[in-house]
Amino acid sequence: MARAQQKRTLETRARLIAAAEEIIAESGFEALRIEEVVLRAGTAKGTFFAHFKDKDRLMDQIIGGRIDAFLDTLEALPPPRTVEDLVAALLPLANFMTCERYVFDVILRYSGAAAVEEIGAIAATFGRQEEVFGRWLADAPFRRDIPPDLQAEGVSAFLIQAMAVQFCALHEAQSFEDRLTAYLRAWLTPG
Amino acid sequence: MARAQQKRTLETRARLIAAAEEIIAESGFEALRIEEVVLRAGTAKGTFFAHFKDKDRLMDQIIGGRIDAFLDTLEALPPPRTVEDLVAALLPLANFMTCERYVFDVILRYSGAAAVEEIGAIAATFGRQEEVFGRWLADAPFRRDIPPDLQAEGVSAFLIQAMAVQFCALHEAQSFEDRLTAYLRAWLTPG
DNA sequence: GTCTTAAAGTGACCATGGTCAATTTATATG
DNA sequence: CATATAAATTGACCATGGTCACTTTAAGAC
Repeated sequence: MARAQQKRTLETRARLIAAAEEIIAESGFEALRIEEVVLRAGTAKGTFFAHFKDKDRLMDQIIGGRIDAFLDTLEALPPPRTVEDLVAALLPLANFMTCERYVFDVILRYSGAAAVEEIGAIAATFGRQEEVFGRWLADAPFRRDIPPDLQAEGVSAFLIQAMAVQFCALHEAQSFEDRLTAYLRAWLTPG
Repeated sequence: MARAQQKRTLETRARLIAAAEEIIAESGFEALRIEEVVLRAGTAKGTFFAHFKDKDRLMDQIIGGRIDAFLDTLEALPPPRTVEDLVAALLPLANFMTCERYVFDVILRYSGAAAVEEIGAIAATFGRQEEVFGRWLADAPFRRDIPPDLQAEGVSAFLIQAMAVQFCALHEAQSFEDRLTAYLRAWLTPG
């Protein structure tokens, strides 16, 4: 028999998330400690884990939410007419995704979902990303020899590659923007 | 004044690595516990951390070594004449990199080095990978409108994308090989 | 051989994420 | 209202990676 009783639960969950957001605003994602979250939320540690399977899932939730906000903006934009347009549109999203090494790691770890039942917030945004990119590319003036879906997957792959390179000292200094532009020009307008 | 004294150190280090390899052979990478490593190596925990900055660095070393072995094989191969050849050559490496979710995560985390001084084994293999790919692509019968280096970066990016998708339930079932082939055909032989 | 000293090794201890049996809270029912 | 019970919460406890002040070892000088 179903018991409603959602209000208390929802309040607790909201307090936990608010506490987490507060800590992140103050000291960044990496510095977040569960002890500190429950302290500020005024709950016991066990309560946290009754609401989130583990620390990563809280991060998934929060980071996924931020990404979703960027996608809302992206979705409202008109389809890019040039590779430069496309790169400019992606820049804010990429900036957030690389704001901390830790954030980028969490995103990579949760960009795929091992099972359909456990698609998290970040994995969902990647699905959404491909939809948005696909829709854009369906009537953008780029290559026509491969379907928009495949083009979109390539854009995702190069976006990640460009972000990964940002954290890497092996590659000589070249701005993120220039690098991504070179990738996407080669991918979307070959020949 | 330099003290040689390398023999004892080298032996201890070898015992630690041997113990780690043993555990990995028995139960896989993810199951490795430092406690178990030092128990089998017959050293104290502190000794482990005198040899490796942290657990990840041990993994970097071991996984990097494995990848290097694959690259030795790759390097000896003649340049691929077709995309199928290329994919076939990459398959063993990709299989290893995706043998465990944990292994793939470590590889992603250490594929870039934040600073030149701390280029680890895995980061080095990525550098080497691009060289090998670059050399291959320099005289392969693929597109000629972009330099081999850029082509090589794209191959890396799509290789990672194809591996990431393997761990993701969002994408309908398609074999790793078919997916990578589609990516690389679109990348290397457009139009 | 003995002494000095830098290098190597030790293990008690800490930090932090995560578990679970027990307890409290609140809702539906008679 | 009293009671039964499902849901929510608690906090002592555990697992595991990592630290550091101290001890031991052995290379080289005499």
